Amino acid sequence: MAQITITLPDGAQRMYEAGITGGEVAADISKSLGKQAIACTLDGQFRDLSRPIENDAQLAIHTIKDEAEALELIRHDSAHIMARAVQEIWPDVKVTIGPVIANGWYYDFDREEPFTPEDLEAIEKKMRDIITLRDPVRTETWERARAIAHYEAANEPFKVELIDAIPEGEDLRMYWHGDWQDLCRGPHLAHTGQVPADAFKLTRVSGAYWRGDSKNKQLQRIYGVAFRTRQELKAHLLQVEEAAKRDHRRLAKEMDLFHLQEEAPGMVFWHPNGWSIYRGLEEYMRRRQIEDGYKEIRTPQVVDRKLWEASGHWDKYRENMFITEIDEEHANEKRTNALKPMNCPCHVQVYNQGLKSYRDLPLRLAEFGSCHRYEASGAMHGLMRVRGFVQDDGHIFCTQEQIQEECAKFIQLLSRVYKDLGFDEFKIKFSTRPDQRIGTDAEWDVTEGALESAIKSIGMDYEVDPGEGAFYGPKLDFKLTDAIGREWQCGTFQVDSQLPERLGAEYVGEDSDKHRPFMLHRAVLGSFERFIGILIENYAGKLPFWLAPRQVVVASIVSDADDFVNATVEMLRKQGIRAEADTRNEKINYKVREHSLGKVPVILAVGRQEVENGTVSMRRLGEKQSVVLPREDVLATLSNEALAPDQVAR
RNA sequence: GCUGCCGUGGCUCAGGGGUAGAGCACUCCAUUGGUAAUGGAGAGGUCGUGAGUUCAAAUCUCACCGGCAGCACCA
Repeated sequence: MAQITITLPDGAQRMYEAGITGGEVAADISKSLGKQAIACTLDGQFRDLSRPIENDAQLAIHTIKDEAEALELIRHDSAHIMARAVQEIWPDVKVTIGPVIANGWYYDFDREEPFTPEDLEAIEKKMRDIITLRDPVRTETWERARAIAHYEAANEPFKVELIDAIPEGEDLRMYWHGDWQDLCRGPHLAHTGQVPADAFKLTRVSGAYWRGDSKNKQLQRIYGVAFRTRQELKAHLLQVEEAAKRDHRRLAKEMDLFHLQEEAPGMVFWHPNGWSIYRGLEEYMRRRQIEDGYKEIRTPQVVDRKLWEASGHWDKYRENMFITEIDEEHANEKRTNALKPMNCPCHVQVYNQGLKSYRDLPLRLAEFGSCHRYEASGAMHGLMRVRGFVQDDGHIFCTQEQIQEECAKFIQLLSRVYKDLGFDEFKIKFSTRPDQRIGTDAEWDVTEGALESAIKSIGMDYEVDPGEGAFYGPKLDFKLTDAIGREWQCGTFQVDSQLPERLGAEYVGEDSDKHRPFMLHRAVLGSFERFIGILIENYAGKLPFWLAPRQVVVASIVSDADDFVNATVEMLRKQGIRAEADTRNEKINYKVREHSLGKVPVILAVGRQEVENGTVSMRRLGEKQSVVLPREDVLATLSNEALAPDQVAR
């Protein structure tokens, strides 16, 4: 037998006979390491402990203390153990795939009857039984033909399909624990007992299409979460609960912001409080854009199909459009209209009025345009995905040479806005020419080059997403990160030469010939509805003072203070602060609790002492302490705080 | 759109073939209380819509509408 040298991470070298396994090396190093070892990394490759080592190599043994590796394996093995549990309980259920995902895993099954919550409990129990067995995991490499024959005999059609999709020449690896077998890339734990029996939980079951394609059969997907310890699992479940508390749909009820009802699915009924946030945001955006040279316009919502045919929407986007027909009794001719799903064709109409000169470019048209899209019923989600929404839309008509500067200007605007709204971090995705595209390669070189050098000139990192651009041009997408680490794609910047062409936009150049302008589609927030949803969840309802719908409640402690309270509210309102009086016959505890739950940033309590001294007792949301201050001082402080970020003197 | 679950007073939810329940909110009365729920009384629902089964349907069946989770979609 040949001798090989194994080098450990600390540099120590050990000699073994070729063919020794990682597990054996671990056991040789120490008895306890042998027990604790879960997998190894051999020359940079993450592997099973049970696989033999044939040559000199660098070897690192992993235990449950190596968080990343341990979680990966625990979740992966949990998926397999769950699949085995399911097949032990229901032998005729077909298995498919079961990858590791954030916090856990899922596994897709083909079974006629749906899994019930009781089934999930039974599966969890069976999984614990399998863990208790401490079955060793073993693995073999199989010939393709043998694997196919095996799965055909076992009547597992999905596995056969998976093997067919694996490129020729790649090893097929089989894994077993107990009698249960699965095709898998691996690696896996040393035995099933290494999955902590008290740190996983099956969370839900749902439908999922085979290979993610809605034309395929729908399978049943069971999701689970798994960690190294029970504490970690509990912490995770707690965090999920905390995230649920931020749910904007729930907060909207508590704060009385808006509602949705079935007569208008996906269309928002804004209440005074919610509309106040909306207006605050819109007015802020308006000021920011005017500052940046945009001209605001307003275009129709109901537009004849002719325009949509010309723009290409009738062909490519019709199934997402609300179509209307005018009642013939009231119209001389029958016309088919559509509610606009986008503003761009209308903006070209505005551009096209009157002859444009190169001196007019860049022309920046902005519209808080109300759009309607017929979203699939299952796609709607509170404010995040609606059928009627308003975009902070804008289209910049410009020459090729101006693209770069406009892009840089836009990114500056966007980062300023995100920062003002509390999002310091965002990512840029640069999507390049797709296979299905129009325009020449030379044109794409120009637009892609302009976009890329614009980002570079700003010095920001970005990720290239090859082939993901729009059919008419490359684009940038902007993803912000919220307070709990979630990413939301909001802003977009797209270069388009197609629509100006189709809708006949032109300008007279220096050479006095007519030219086609480029059109840049851009949005910072995306839609007001969605962005407000994001804001609410980001701040957990505790919006910054300038956006808070009810900024101040002045509450009386005794009814003798009511006049003073009302006078104070009047003064606040005169300064443009959204203030309300609470002179109800309730105790101050009750009022403080109610307005705290309602996320009012400032409560001013007034009792006898305050009336006598001309002071108010100010309590800020989230603070336990209150401070007694002269009323004038509070008025001055608050009116300063009420300024939007762009109005604050620097 | 697909799969599963859900739809009971303003809100959160219990109940379940035979006069509809709770807590909170609301109204009234008492209470003037110092920073996260004062006490008492009262009012409020044809149980998502439609059809079917039944002597009898909020309850069972079917269809539809809407919501929730996930999938698909989101140029």
